Amino acid sequence: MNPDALRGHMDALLLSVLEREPLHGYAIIEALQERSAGALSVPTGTVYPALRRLERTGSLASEWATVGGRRRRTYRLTDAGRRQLEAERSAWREFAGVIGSVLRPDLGPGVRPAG
Amino acid sequence: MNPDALRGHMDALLLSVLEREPLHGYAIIEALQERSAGALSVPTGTVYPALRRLERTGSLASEWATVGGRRRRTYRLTDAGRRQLEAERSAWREFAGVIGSVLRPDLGPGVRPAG
DNA sequence: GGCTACATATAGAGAGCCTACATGTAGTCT
DNA sequence: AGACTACATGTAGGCTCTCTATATGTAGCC
Repeated sequence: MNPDALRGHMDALLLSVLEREPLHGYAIIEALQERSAGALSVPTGTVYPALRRLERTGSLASEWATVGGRRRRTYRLTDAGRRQLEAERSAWREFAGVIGSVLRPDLGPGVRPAG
Repeated sequence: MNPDALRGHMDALLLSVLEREPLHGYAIIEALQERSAGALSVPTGTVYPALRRLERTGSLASEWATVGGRRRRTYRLTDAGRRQLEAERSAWREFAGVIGSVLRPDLGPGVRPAG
């Protein structure tokens, strides 16, 4: 997976895995792997700064917890975060539609869609 | 359309519009607009450097022409470019599948796909 | 002379993702 | 004890691509 392709879609991914339940950074990385059937291995250097960015802009909120002697920072969606997630979803649908329509193999001048 | 989202997909778009016939930069920009029903307005400062990059890496070749007193640099796909286009298409399909599967609305623990 | 469309090009800014590194706990194996 | 792995967070710096802004020039219309 070309890293550049993820650009601008990271926020959507993070918000999406936090939709059902709050998670901490490490668990978010695992959740992304699971949901993508192993295709997404997002490094910590990407995820942690992105989570802080989303908290700073008000889409996420976090609390510290200690579990089994280890410190975790657990993130949850705010109301603004839920609204942003919906916006990201519709932006993705539009984006995928546009790219898909441009990328669709060019069948040549004699061929057109059935209709 | 968030500019960051285009990151890493520009090459695919350019190669794709050049698949059927060679075009010069200005015409490529118009073709992108047409194929995307007006959604893609890619600025010249993006397209021209990207075309040169693709030529430098061997996916495109170009020739100068003068039409109506104006100079054009016309780009065409090389064999390597056609191979790259196929690779970009399958990369896009994979990418869209992965993002889509992560973004799919989380319906909660009690809901699962029919089957 | 001024405006728009056509046509190419570059410099510099901006932003985000990645690599690499730093730090620390808990548990297992030898 | 020592080494290693899994768990867990964080930052600094680099890289690359896209965008904005600007420059240059022809052709045609008013």
